[in-house]
Amino acid sequence: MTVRTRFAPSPTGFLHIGGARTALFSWAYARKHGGTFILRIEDTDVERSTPEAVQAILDGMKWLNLAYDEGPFYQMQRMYRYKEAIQQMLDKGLAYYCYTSPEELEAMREAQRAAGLKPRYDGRWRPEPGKALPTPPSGVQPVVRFKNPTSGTVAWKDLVKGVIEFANSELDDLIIARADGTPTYNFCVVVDDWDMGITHVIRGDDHVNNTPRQINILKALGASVPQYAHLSMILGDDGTKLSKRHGAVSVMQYDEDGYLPEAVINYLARLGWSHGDEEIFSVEQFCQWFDLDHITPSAAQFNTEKLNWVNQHYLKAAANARLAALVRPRLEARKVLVSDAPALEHIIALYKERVATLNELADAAEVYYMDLHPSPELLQQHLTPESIPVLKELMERLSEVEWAAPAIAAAIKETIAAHNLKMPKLAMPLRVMLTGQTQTPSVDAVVALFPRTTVLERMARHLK
RNA sequence: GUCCCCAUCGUCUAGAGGCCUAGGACACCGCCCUUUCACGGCGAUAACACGAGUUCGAAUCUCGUUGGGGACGCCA
Repeated sequence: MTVRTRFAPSPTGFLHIGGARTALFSWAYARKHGGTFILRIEDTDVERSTPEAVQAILDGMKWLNLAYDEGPFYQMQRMYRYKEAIQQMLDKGLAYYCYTSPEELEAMREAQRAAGLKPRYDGRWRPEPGKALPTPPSGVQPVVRFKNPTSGTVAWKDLVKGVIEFANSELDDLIIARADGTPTYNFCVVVDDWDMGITHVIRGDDHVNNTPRQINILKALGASVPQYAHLSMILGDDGTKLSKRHGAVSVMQYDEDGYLPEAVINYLARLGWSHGDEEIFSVEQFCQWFDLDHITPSAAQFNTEKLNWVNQHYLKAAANARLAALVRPRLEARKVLVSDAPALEHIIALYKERVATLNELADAAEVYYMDLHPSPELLQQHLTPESIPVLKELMERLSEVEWAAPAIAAAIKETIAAHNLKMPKLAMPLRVMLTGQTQTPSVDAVVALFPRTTVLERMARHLK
């Protein structure tokens, strides 16, 4: 049997980190088994679904390089199919009309809650042999409810959590079609998973409670039941639940924050899944290793520190030209004019091992192109009466030395030797004058990065 | 409240009854490297929630307790 997995987001917001991981695992499972990965947009909530959100999800998946083999399928375009299936269920007595109003339902739940019971529909419109049903009120459009089995249990072997069992007595008759005739989530999912031949449903933990209902409908429909794998949720950096108000951000925010997609993928892969002690691996390697057996059933806390470390790793491994192409727009967004002297690629080559994100790389590169004004405090601290004459002498040497790091290093060493000074006495003021910073790569490399004229110009400014 | 799920270092995790004196990674701390800061190298601190049981033997199996989470919509 060919593996067919799906990612089925509802387009009510951006693709967040939890959704991205669900998509990643579904995708990887299909890749691993030479199967098919399907994207399905669950847009039946007309109120909250937006085309912008669809686009945001597509963008997020594209950025992460999670390509789908089939789809995107839109549930709104499959209405005819759901309605047909609902009619069939009605015809076969697997579902029935219910005329209870939303207000009555609310009152019912309220009373049940007050009595310490689980809120649920009481089955008043459920037809049973020998049972007298109330007379349908006139002018009320009924909803359609699924006739859930009243006894026995529903169980499945969850591929992540093991056997999960629910008593049918815990389940009420859920609404599968609203009063306006549109089908509801649990029904659409079932019909789609069936029609699309989904073999493995890999989805978030929050759907565990829907699973027994879906299995019951699947069975009523005579469909085969797929395998289920429920992924635990991802908690925020502070250990609390991610929500719109707290910490839930679009995966595209990680792009904006300067993370590489392969770093996010690698990090996400390790969040709740493991392959022995492996920490850093390519997406190809991940697809070969991926399995459902090594997914942790417990929730995982997101850790930005570790993401930073992973990102730094991929930054170091990335080609300078690629990084330059990613950093350039970031500088342009800051209104920094990127010139050829120094070349952005050369700056990146020097700095990429020292930063965790592309934005930090932009921070580092920025000072090479800006009109620099080092802080007076730093200048005062490092441009001492002792160092100024020596720096002036260095300027002279620099004006004629061969413009390459080794020769520049030699010139600096000769200068300090001639005055019997320690390296930092010269290196620190140089750093400040050239970059406005005290923490830079080795000073000869920094000097060599600039054109000679810029170095002399930036030094002259403070050595009048 | 009811049902369902979860529980190993601060964090992500390894662990399928003896390989565990519990391993790796991030973070933290220390040392080395060094021209500052990083990178890199080396090292240290640090965990099986608790209580019973099964067993010759339990981090691993069972039950309970506690704690955390999820669900209980004409949302998905």
